Amino acid sequence: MHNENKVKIKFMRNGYLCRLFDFPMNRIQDELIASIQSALQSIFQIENAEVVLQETKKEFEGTFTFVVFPFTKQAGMAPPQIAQKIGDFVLENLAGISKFQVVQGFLNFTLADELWAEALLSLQNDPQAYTLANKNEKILIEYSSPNTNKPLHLGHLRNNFLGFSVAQILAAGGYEVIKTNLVNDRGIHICKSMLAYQKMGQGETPESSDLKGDHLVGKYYVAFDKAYKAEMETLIAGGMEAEQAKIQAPIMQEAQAMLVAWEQGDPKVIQLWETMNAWVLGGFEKSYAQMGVRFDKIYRESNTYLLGKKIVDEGLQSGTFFRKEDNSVWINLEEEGLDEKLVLRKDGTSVYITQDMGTAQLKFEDFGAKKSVYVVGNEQDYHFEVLFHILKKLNKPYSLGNYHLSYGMVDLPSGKMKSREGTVVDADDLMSEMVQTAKERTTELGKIEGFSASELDNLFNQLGLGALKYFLLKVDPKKRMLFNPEESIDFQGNTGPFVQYTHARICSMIRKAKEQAIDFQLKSTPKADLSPTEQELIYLLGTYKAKIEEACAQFSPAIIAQYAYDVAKQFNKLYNEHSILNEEDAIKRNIRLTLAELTGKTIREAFELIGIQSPERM
RNA sequence: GGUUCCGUAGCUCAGUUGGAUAGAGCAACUGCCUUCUAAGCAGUAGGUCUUUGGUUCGAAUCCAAACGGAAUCACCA
Repeated sequence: MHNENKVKIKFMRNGYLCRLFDFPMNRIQDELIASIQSALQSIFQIENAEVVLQETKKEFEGTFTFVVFPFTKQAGMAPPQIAQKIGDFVLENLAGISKFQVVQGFLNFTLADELWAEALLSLQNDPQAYTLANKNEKILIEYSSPNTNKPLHLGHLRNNFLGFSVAQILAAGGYEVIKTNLVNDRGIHICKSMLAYQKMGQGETPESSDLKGDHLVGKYYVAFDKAYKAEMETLIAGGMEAEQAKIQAPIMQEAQAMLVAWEQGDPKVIQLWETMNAWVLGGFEKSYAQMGVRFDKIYRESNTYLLGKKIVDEGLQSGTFFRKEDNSVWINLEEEGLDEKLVLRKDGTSVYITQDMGTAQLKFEDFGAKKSVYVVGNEQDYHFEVLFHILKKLNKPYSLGNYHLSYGMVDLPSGKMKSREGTVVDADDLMSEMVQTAKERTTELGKIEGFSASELDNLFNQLGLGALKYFLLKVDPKKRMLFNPEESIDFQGNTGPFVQYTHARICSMIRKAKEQAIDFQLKSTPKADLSPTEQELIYLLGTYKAKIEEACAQFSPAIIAQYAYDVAKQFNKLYNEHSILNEEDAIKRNIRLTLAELTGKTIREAFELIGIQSPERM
């Protein structure tokens, strides 16, 4: 950034420090700031003033606004007079400014038309318009992380879409991104499904039952819970305390015994585990394919927990961990404002965090990335705080670049989703409902002549998943959100299909222009006045890279989704105000076609980042 | 109880390192398809930004307190 630290360049569109364009618009910004500074200096003798530019509010004429209130005292004059004097000075000295307007203490500058045309040309010719410079840095992103005892639900959809999208965004931001998935395939919850299957399964398989593997296993997880509850009720009716009944229920005791047998390598249990695990993972694969998410490497807890135990040994030797009389191993995190945390049980078996230490180590050995993002729900904030502190205390080389992307839960109107009780919105069901709705909507609108059957299937998928992904991603990841299954997800307004529609419409126009052999490519700066609507669109398109930067910094696909919507909305406005393909003035027509094409590209790129495809016809 | 997060239109959400009259979408109502795709556009209506105090030229935004909600504080994962 030029002008050192005397000058802060800020655009208030999103309250985030950013630049509009790489070229040429930032030249005018810097020039404007410099000019205002010299005005302050020569008129009011204010040296080295901090000059902040903001974007002019829509209701007023102009592009950049300078707020003079902060200088009232030093200048010894009323704000409007100060603004007037600075405006006069800038107008005289800076060619790119065509006029200015004073509203109270706000000084609004209007840019000369040729600057907008220049900006459009440079956008068209920018070979690196949609990605940032290579950062030469690896970053790991871990997301999805399912349990292998039940199918995926709506919460997992948010996780998967978020994780995949953030990976795309970081890649566009110049990082080398490695996507990992840590499958949670061991523990008591897995035994519950296994035990219920053993008792009631009667040899059922995905093939024999025509159920997706994960759904089949999930069925037995629910069956376990039902049987467990029934047993508890019987015990309580027999006079036992509820707390005791929880532990004493025979089926729970059996599940515990199974866990022990499994850890001791009982071949029968292992075999059952392998079979059922394979069913679940097979089912997940189909769900992932439908979601459109991918991973570079899949880790399994059953493979990483032993490495975790090794790290515990290391930590004991270095004195980071300590052993209590009962043989359990702990770390003291009181200095960090926390308390003592267990890292290994007294029986020597690993806990959740042991396994996470192992996974972190393994990932580093595999990829050597010092930065890591964990996409995990905010219910685990405390866990990750502890994990990151532990890694730091162990002086691991990968301990400083960790970030927990803590997203909010998806709640139903009835409250939290619970797999055990069956009060969940199933991921597969929801996706196919969305595709079905897309099919109905599209058929109603009747614009699908000339599509083949496979093209139609593809389109319905793109639209249904587009609506769903957009719905889940447009909200700030950190916030918990509400999903009401009674109300269907919209296809109109601030939605995925709205943006997709704008894209399809642009594609249609560009196709027609090509059919008519119109070459609208700009060869030089066009000489034409641009309407405010056109200027605003150019402005928006020019902020794309700044949006990537912002989305990277905040790990937020919502910023990209909102941006794509703004761009589409602005284009639709232009589309209704002006003729594009039918414009008689060839220069104006070419400008608008160029704008249309750039808009289409920008939408496609932005939607790619949030994992949504942009159909060319719909 | 401790810690963390949240409270903006009837509903779902933007906007928060302090700036002008707080924005979208849905739902409601009014217009616009013999011209480039009406899944669109233009408009009407809807707000004491939970409350109270403070900081200052200026607060939805910063600080403090209160009220309301959520998560977490496991030898579950």
